[in-house]
Formats: sequence, C-alpha cells, structure tokens
Amino acid sequence: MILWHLIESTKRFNDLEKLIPEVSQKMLAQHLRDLEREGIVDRTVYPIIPPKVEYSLSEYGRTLIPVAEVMCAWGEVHNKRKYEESVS
Amino acid sequence: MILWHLIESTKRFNDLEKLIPEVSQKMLAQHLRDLEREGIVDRTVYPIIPPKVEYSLSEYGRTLIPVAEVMCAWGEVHNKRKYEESVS
DNA sequence: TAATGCACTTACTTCAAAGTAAGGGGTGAT
DNA sequence: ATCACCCCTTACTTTGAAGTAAGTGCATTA
Repeated sequence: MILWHLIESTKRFNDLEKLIPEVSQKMLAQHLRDLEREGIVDRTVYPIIPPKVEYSLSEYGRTLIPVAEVMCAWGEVHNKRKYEESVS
Repeated sequence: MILWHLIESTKRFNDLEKLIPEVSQKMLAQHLRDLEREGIVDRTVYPIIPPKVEYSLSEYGRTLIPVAEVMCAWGEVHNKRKYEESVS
C-alpha cells in the first residue's frame, strides 16, 4: 500500500497519512522504518523547521514494481469477478 | 504455500500435511475451505473408505500462477541479497 | 478386540500485530 | 501567550489469527 503510492512519486510522511487514512501513524512509521531497513525505500530528512522527511523508492525498491503490478492486475480481475457474482 | 504445491499437481489432504509440516491441520483445512469458497481450488471427494479428498487448482486458480512466480522470483533475489549482506 | 488411517471439526489457549491516546521538541503564525 | 504544524515515539489495550489437543466415523488390519 505504502509502496504503491511511492511508485508514483516521492512522498512526505504527512502525504502518506492523508493518502492512506486507514493506517495509523504508528503503523505508517513502523512500516516505513522496516522498509528503510530493508533498503526498499530511501528516507531523506531536511533539517528545517517545520521538519520535512521525504520517502521514495530506492533502486532496489523499484525492482518490486513489476511484482506490485502483477498483483494489482490480478486483484482487479478478482474484484470484478466477485462483483459479477454478487450481481447475478 | 498451499497453492504452490497445487501448481505442481493435484494433492490429497494428507499429502499437503506432509509437504507443509509447519502448518497445523486446522489451518490447512481452514485455508483449503477458504480457497474453495473463492473458487481457486477444486475439491473432489471420493465416497470410499478410507476417505479420499483431492485438491487441485481450478481454472481460475491457475490465473494465479504467474503472480506466484513473479513473487517467488523476487523473493529469491531478496534472499540472495540478504545472504550476501550477512557475508560481507 | 484393539489399533490404525483418513479427513477433518471443535473447544480452549496464547501471542503478536495493530489500535488508541497522549506527548514532545522546536518554530512560526494569531 | 498560545496554538498549530510536522514527524514521529511510547505506553497501554484489544483483537483476531494461529497453536494445541482431543474427538468423530467408518473400515481394514493385526
């Protein structure tokens, strides 16, 4: 989910919070830390006030894009199928 | 995991139990039921004694194969990377 | 007669992941 | 002087997923 938004472009913490309101601050921070530790996202801190922290996909993280896309594509078909099921 | 083994061939409940010893009977049964309800696996019961129940990927389930493969491929690269990290 | 195999289900327990709520540190705006 | 913004962290609670253990039903085997 987080990654999905970072594919599009670099995002700030606050941006991600707004884009994914169903995830709490705690979880967002934790997952971002995990992704950073795995080297999947890059974290850039600007030492200004108010603070600004940018997250982006690392080169390594970008290798996940095809994986995300194939999963997403399948998910859409799956949803469509379930929808058609509920209609009929 | 379950699906991964079913890609290869049709399997009986007991086969899956032996192939994936780290998952309990309960979980296996539950996941198989879920997968069946989603139409991803087919369940064939042979009314013989002792009972025989076969699970296989449905046509729909087979659409997941490319997804599983791309995920698996990425996972291998990820593991390799982590291994090389731990060596250096 | 008792034990075994197959394919589960059920009841109870445990544990980690996630939710909730609050704080903190520093500055700029009201 | 106080509030708000930004990016989190910490402490406590809750929830749901999975583990464990036992039971079921029928027939063959020892």
